[in-house]
Amino acid sequence: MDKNPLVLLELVERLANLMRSELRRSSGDESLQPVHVQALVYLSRANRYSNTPQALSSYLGLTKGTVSQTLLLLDRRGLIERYQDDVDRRVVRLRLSTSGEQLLYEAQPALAWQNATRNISPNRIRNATSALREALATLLEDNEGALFGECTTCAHCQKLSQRISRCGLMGDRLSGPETRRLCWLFEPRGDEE
Amino acid sequence: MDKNPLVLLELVERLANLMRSELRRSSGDESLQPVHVQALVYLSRANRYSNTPQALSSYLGLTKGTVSQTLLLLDRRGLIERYQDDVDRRVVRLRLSTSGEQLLYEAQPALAWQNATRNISPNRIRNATSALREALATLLEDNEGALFGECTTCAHCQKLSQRISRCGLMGDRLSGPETRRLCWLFEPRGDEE
DNA sequence: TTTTATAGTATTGAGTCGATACAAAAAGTC
DNA sequence: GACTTTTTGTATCGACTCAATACTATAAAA
Repeated sequence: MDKNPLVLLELVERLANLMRSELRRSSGDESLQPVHVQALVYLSRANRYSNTPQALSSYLGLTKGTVSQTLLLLDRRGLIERYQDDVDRRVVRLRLSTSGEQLLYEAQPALAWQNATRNISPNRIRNATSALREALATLLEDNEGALFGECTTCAHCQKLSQRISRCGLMGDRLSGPETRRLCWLFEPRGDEE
Repeated sequence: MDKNPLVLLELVERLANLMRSELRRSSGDESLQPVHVQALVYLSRANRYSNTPQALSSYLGLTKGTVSQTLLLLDRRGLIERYQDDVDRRVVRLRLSTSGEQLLYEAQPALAWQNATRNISPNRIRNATSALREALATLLEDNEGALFGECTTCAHCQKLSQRISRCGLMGDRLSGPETRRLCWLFEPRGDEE
């Protein structure tokens, strides 16, 4: 049995543990839990199909009940807004409030990571990213979880013009910025861009 | 600002979150928390200098109080044994009990990961490992945390013969198997083996 | 000897998290 | 259209995490 993958797992777990301690520190006065900050970060990046409790549950790997609690707390503190979907009225849509955005901006939850990776060449970062992405994809395949990704590398995305794209799965037109947000319907393209 | 490091962070966090769900599932009947399994895995790998509550706290990035609670629980369930150090009687030494080892053997907490990485070439694994290790080292430098590592790549380790080594920092002789355990006194060597 | 530092434990309180049960809306079935 | 079933989310509960604080015991320093 090859032990190298285990070493990699160990690193992933340790880094995640340490970054969670960082998150705890960075949220400072607000005394948010790490998972709260992770939820805020996710919401700051989610596109229109993915700004729901369900997608967030899938992203965080937590049950919907747990996530519901998290969202209740974030709502009470005025960091997010919840509103009903017009079409499917079971669905709740989520977005960061102004103070939620402000908090993320001030807390800079990834600052320590930025520093920690400053001396690693872009090329090595890319290689590591690609390896981990593959691990994640396989892990989710076995688990029927969503991969999440940007439209820019999604199989469903059709480029209509320089600024406008279209999601082939949902049929909506998407602006440039929207194509750089996270989507849980993401399907990796065969060809690398 | 380069966004690639952030993508890597996202992957690390997601993988860790998912593996934590896996841990929850794998511990099965024992209904252990992910942290408990992580502690057991650590203890199964720690060397003689690192089998203490303090080293475990440092490894997990938790406070000593928190870790103390974890150890209490593991002790109550008979998964670990605690005993006093002969020389410094403040120090508590930890080791897995037989049922602790059994549990790890049966739960196979890394099985999902092994599967997820089965199609990634050893070379890419190594590259990713090296990049993440560097990130971890830098992160810990800023934080004065311990890096942890095996004697086989430690600057303090002196090879006396084919089977016997010696820790230059502590002065003890170490057997072959012992040099492949985790140590929190680890100092990376300048030269890569 | 006295002081200070270190290793660990005990307790408390806010919060996580899954499990279960529930409500409401949508979708499928006859 | 009336019915079941599925999907989306919430409410409640209990075991547990985790940090903070205060504490004990031992060791090291002054």
